[in-house]
Amino acid sequence: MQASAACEPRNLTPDQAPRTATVTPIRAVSASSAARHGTPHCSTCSMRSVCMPPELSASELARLDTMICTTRPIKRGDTLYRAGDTFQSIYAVRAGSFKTAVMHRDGREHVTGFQIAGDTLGLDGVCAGKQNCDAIALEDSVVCIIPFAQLEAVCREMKPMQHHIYRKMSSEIARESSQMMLLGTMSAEQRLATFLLNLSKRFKVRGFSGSEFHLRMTREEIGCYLGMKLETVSRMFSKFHREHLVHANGKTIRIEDAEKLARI
Amino acid sequence: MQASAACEPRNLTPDQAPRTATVTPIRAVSASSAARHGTPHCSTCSMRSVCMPPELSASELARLDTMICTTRPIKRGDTLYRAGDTFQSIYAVRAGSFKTAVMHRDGREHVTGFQIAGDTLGLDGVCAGKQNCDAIALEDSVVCIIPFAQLEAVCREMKPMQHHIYRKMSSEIARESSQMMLLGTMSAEQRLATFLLNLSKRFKVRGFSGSEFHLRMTREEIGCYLGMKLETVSRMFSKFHREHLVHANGKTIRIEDAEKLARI
DNA sequence: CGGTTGTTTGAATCCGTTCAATACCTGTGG
DNA sequence: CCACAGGTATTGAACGGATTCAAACAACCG
Repeated sequence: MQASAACEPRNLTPDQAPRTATVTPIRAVSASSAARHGTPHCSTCSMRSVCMPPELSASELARLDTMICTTRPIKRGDTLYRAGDTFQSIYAVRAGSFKTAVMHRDGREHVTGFQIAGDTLGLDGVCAGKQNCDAIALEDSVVCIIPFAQLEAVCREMKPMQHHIYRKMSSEIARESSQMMLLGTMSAEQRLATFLLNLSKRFKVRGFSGSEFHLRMTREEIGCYLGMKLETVSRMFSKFHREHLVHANGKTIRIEDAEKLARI
Repeated sequence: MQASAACEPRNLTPDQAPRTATVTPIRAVSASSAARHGTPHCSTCSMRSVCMPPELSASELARLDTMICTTRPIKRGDTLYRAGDTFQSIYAVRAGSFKTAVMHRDGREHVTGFQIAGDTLGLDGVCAGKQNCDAIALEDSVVCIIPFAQLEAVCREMKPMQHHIYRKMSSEIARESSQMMLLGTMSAEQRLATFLLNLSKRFKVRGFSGSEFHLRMTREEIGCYLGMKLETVSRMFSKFHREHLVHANGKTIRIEDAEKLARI
């Protein structure tokens, strides 16, 4: 699996070297057979409340439906895009989940975020005109493709949409600030607790259970995200288990005492 | 000095408790005596190339001059805004420098960034409608006040300006991603090296010397930013000194061997 | 079913922190 | 102008949390 050995220096074995080989080319998307996957409609999407501003009129929603005309399925372990790819579109996760990761020159990887249904991907690519990180599917997933130039045009006309994009980007900045604080000031125990509570909250907002859920990522990926080794992640899970805070059976998580977890 | 004891649990002594007391209220800015400070003009500003998109016509610049009609001086140690303040404007640093810091509920502070002339402050406040962090002047400074609602209106009309703001926000997201990687994967030595090289680059872009400059922040603030203790920062400076990589005399820094520093 | 990948746990090690002592600036007031 | 104070910086020694190395186990998949 190409996404393995996260956080460790990657040996670019011959079959991995030609990066584009295993990646569906994003520029061919509108015409490719993989691209059209049903006909997506913002107006009827279950993630609309998470993904779009609430103040849109029916006619404005119809306008969006014409812009977001393609979705794209991504298989588990495949990349949606890679750092360095030409930036053209942002993506909304319609189903499934992703991780985004930046790579250090020494080959070590750092996971910058996990995205689940309703989240946005690729906003960090606007500045340089090319993608800033790798986006990799944690399970079989589907994204909506939103061509950024078209989105900009829409935003010049639809004030709520304009504001919504500013808010999305701003909240990504704020989220990363919190994550920087986590990485800069918290103990391993606090980091994992914060991570689990954050996931819980996001699942809840999306209508899933906040107390019991399934992790799509490995211990290693969690560690990469939280700035610690996979063994430490595992130890902390065991610790939470002993203290009856979290029941973790492999990737199935049940939060037993959210209050105590938050007070760590 | 109110900005002291960064990163340590702050004792909210009585004179600090009424937060607004020492802060110039931002809502009174347009009318206050402190606000008008000469008449700022983007068209003649030395930071324009850093601060504004390059493609603007003369008439478009004139338009901006009417929007950014106030500047505000901030004394060293004073706050430009605090977390929780109502968000109305973003700010461009015209002269001087700032730090932004988020606070954990246990009172520990984490520095999320240092901003020098040409940098933007406050973009993370859009999402919640209130400021997400504290912004504190590291020296006597001046900012341009940019009312965000007006900026949004301008962006709906001026395509280059619209794209510029998206780029600014996007690059802040990308910057924070790098910082997360730094905090998550690098040793103390690598962190400080990266920090110094980054500062050097930014000074250079702005026309200052990239090899010799003056730090405006304390060792403690650097430590808070890089996720380490001030003693460790000091030790790393000493180490670099011994290895003839950086000559640090208090806050005066001379980078002796940028290549080796980058290879750490 | 075997092989691969992912997880758990233990023991030894190490990097950065903590605690402490000292020295160095920088601005203020006598 | 100098002395003094408070914040800032440096350095050493002991400590501790997280990593590293290692081994065994569980889960998954072709």
